[in-house]
Amino acid sequence: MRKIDLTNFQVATSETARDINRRIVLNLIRTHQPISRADLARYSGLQRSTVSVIAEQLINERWITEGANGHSLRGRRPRFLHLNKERAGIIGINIRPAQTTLAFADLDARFLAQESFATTQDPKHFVVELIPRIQNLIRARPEITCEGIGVSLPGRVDLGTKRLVFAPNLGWSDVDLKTPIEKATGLPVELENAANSCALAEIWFGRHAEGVRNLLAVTVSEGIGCGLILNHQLLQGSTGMAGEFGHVALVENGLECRCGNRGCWEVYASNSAAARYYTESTSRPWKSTKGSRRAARNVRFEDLLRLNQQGDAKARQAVNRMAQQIGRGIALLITGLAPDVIVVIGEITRAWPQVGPIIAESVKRNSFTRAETRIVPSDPSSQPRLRGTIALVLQKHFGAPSVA
Amino acid sequence: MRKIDLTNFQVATSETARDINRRIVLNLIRTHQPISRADLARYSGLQRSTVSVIAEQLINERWITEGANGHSLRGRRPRFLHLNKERAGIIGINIRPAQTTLAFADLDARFLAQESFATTQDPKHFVVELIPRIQNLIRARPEITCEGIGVSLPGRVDLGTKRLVFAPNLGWSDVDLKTPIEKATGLPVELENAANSCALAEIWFGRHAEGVRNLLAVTVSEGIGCGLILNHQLLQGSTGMAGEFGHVALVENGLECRCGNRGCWEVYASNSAAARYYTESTSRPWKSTKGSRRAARNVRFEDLLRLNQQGDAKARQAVNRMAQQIGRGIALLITGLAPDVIVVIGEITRAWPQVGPIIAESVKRNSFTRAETRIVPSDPSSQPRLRGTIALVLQKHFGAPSVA
DNA sequence: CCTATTTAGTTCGCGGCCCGAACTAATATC
DNA sequence: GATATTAGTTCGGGCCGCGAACTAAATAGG
Repeated sequence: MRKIDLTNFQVATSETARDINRRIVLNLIRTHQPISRADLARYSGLQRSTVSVIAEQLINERWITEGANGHSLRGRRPRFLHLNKERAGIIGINIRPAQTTLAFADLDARFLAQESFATTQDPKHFVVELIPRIQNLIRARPEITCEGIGVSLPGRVDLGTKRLVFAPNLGWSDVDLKTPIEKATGLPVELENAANSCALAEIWFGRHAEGVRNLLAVTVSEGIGCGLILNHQLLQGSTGMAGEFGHVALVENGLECRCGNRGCWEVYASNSAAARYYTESTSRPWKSTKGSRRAARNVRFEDLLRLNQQGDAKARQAVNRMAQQIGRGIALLITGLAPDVIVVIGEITRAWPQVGPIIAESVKRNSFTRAETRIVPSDPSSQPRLRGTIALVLQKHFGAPSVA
Repeated sequence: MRKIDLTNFQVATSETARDINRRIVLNLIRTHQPISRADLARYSGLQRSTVSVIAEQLINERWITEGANGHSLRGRRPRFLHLNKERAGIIGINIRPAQTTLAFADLDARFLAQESFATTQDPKHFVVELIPRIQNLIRARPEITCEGIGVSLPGRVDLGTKRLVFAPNLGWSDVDLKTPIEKATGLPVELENAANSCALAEIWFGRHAEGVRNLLAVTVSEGIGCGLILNHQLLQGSTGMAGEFGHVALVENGLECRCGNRGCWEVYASNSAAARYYTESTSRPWKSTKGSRRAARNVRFEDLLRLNQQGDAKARQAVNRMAQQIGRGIALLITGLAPDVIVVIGEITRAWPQVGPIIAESVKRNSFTRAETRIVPSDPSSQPRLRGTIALVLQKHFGAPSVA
């Protein structure tokens, strides 16, 4: 049960009940479409009459449309309702160090168009390049009015100012991306950390998501990020900094991390860590001077995975060691947060038949295993980083009403 | 923004608005009493007419009473409203390994009566001893009708079955405390882990709590517990197991913990850890056979704190080392969850002027310090473990309405 | 072919709720 | 004692969900 925040609450008006029920109906349609009014009444517990009025309102506002008639064994045929995909389009933007992907999505979170370009070093330059691409994407679908723009970033956004505080992998810090894009497009822009985006994508569009109360998204790439959905809600933390479990120290006085501390989880369990493991195992000891190591460290994780696939023993060892370390961190998360599901995201999931059991074993060994947490790989084809940006914008209409 | 859980939601009826506004008004009265209807209207944003109706209803249901007239510089004097302390009494029970405390509290969470007895080994025996004491406490205040019973435990309660799953320090496992007490008293019983109780106490009754969205309660005693309030809500986790950060591994292949794993935080930062540090530093190396160590380990933490107070260098070192380790764990919590406040609870807070700075320093050194988290000691006189049980029961009336 | 049955969806009056304007009550200032 | 000011109440209007009654449309069976 939540405590009412008396510094920031909302009283109920005569329209509050409708707002609540409307959102419930809209979500039932989203997840069960096509669905009849009668079934909506059954699922929601509302009266058929109430459902009819709400449906009429939603139709008038173009959120839903009436489709074909359904079939029933007896009696009048139901009239199916479904989301009006043309009601709202969303621009999703996934910024990654190497490239940025833009997509135009419909209300079903399906991507109607998608394009990528190389992420430029300078953020100002980046914005200049980004804006016309957004505008083209919007213009290409004049029949769908765009509702907003969601952006997923490998960095941290301040909750209050909405400025990008820092993004080490991009080399950006204290950048205002929101204002220029909003000014240029006239659309609301929502920024969010990539791991948080993934968590939102999984809870809103994932397969294992309905009814799940606590879900963690662990993104494993050059670093490790963690998006936390707790009590059906994204945890952002006091300044928007929640989820930096990748920088939790798992090794006392361990290797130095780019964050300045030592022994961080991501130093041992990220793609870069696996690359380091591999390099260390292959570089001959007498050659392991600082210089040669540096060079050798540049094994791309892609290549490492391919070697692993091809049966290279040292690659396999490196990947397994990485998996074992991923498990250590996940064990920590399970011990502390006892979520229902942990979704692992990243290239490593391509080797899931191999690493899944190792992670599970490591989790079992390192945790206080009373919680029953499922650990599942995300489907990379679902593009969670990008899809989460859709949720970011849709939350406004489909999220729970803010009440009390 | 929360996602609506379509497997478990509640539609709005015509009374929903009243329920929401009533709870808001009741909470405003609780925290601002005495307060006039006019001020309630100002604080809440509701119309004066609406506030009057709600107040009338609350008076009829005996939740509040009209008190003296207030003063204003001009115009009619306001009629003050305040909680009717006699409306509801709550029995709070704090079970600890050595002793159990019962209290009878009023709506202001003030303890009107309190008593303790030695906790018995056998849970069945314990219940037999507990029940008449509860009944006496209720009978002693016939003018106050008791609303419910809250119980705080050094163990874990299953969310579904409400059974005590295990409590290592009590030596109990799989016990049903709820049913027998409910049967004997006819009152609803709410069980909760001690650290969670503390977290609830701090967010509902703490000084630093209004407007705080994320608060962690870290209880340091023989072990370490952690209660998490995130987004104004207690995190219970999938099976009620959330918060076992005390059993997160901070040292790889570290010392064995009673949980079966190695290197857990509480092995290094609990009262027992400090006792061990002290013993290790005082026992002469040639005498450190297994037997003598065992014996020496039984330094009570109370005594250690007293020695520390008296200026004993080795005691001081042990306490400082403990503080430093507490900081390491707190650093992890801050890095991962970025709460607004962390409240530390336990005997160690008596030495706060000494340990506070050491904890702060350790946190700074071990965390990714972008979150601005206040670390504060709890006031032991507020009896957080016990007071949290009051919140447990009061939540039903004062918590946010469950909607959508 | 016609009737009874069943299911879908609509209409409408009722009561609950909040709003806001108008009104009463009480007090201080001049 | 008139005026201004603040507290609190009354009442009509509009929104909302409920539920009974009603219309619409289809099937089963004689």
